[in-house]
Amino acid sequence: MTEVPPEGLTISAAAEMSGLSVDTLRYYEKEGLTLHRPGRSPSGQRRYTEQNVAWLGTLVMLRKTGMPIRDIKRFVELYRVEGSEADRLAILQAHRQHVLDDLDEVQTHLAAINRKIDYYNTAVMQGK
Amino acid sequence: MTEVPPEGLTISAAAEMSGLSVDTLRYYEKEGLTLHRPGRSPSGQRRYTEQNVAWLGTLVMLRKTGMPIRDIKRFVELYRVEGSEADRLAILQAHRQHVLDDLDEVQTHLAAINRKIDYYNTAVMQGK
DNA sequence: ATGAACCTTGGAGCGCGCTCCAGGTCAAGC
DNA sequence: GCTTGACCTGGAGCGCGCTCCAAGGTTCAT
Repeated sequence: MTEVPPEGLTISAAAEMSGLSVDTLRYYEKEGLTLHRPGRSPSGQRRYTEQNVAWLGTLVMLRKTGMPIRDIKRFVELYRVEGSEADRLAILQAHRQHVLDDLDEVQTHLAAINRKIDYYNTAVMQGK
Repeated sequence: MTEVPPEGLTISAAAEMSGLSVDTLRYYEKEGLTLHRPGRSPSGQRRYTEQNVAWLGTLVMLRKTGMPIRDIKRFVELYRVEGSEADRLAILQAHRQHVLDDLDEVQTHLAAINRKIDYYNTAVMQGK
């Protein structure tokens, strides 16, 4: 599906695939959010493997659902601790609940938006 | 339902009712997000009417669904323009679409979170 | 009448998540 | 050989949305 050559992708290619910016990729790495740091070409440029890019997808998933950088960092660090699977699972489950609560709140407010739109449509716009 | 005495609520009471902080209330007012500025007591303290508090609810609705302060300001300003109902409606409808797109994206990522949780549950945690 | 609680203003400060910049290296193409 | 362009690093800067602070006024309970 995704085609990552064996020598790896440049940072700009990885950025494009992940939907993040080049600067954000370097920033995430600096913050310790990478599961494995990408390798380097002989001249020192980053080379992203399929695995590297896959993890970027995880980062996008967590960020887009509102997990702060700080919390993602803690999550990643658990991957370096042996036998921490239960802890990682707990974090994911807690985050899942967080997302569900968030969705619920937004949907409630969305209903209010819909009511306001209806109000404009029926009570205000009939004279048009 | 809500009980606002005729002389109005203090800022701390309005804060509690709206779920916003006292500082945020003053900040919103400074930024021009209020539909009507709250009145003042003889000594200069803000007094929030039922109408004032109701508008705070609208502000919360828009903020919690991700509308930036800047956009809310534009929306409020339309209330001061006569015959701008169609424009206000358009803004609400555009925002509604924005919220729907957002919800969609979050739900997609939520599905990925669920898959990751399932992975931990089935493939990793069975030994415990 | 003393002190606590609450309010006022203007403005500074802050946490977050990037985003941008300067100055430099390197590889490829003309 | 030279230019172009993508990459590197460390660090500064920024937009957002509050949040807090200082200095002062008022109100109220004991």
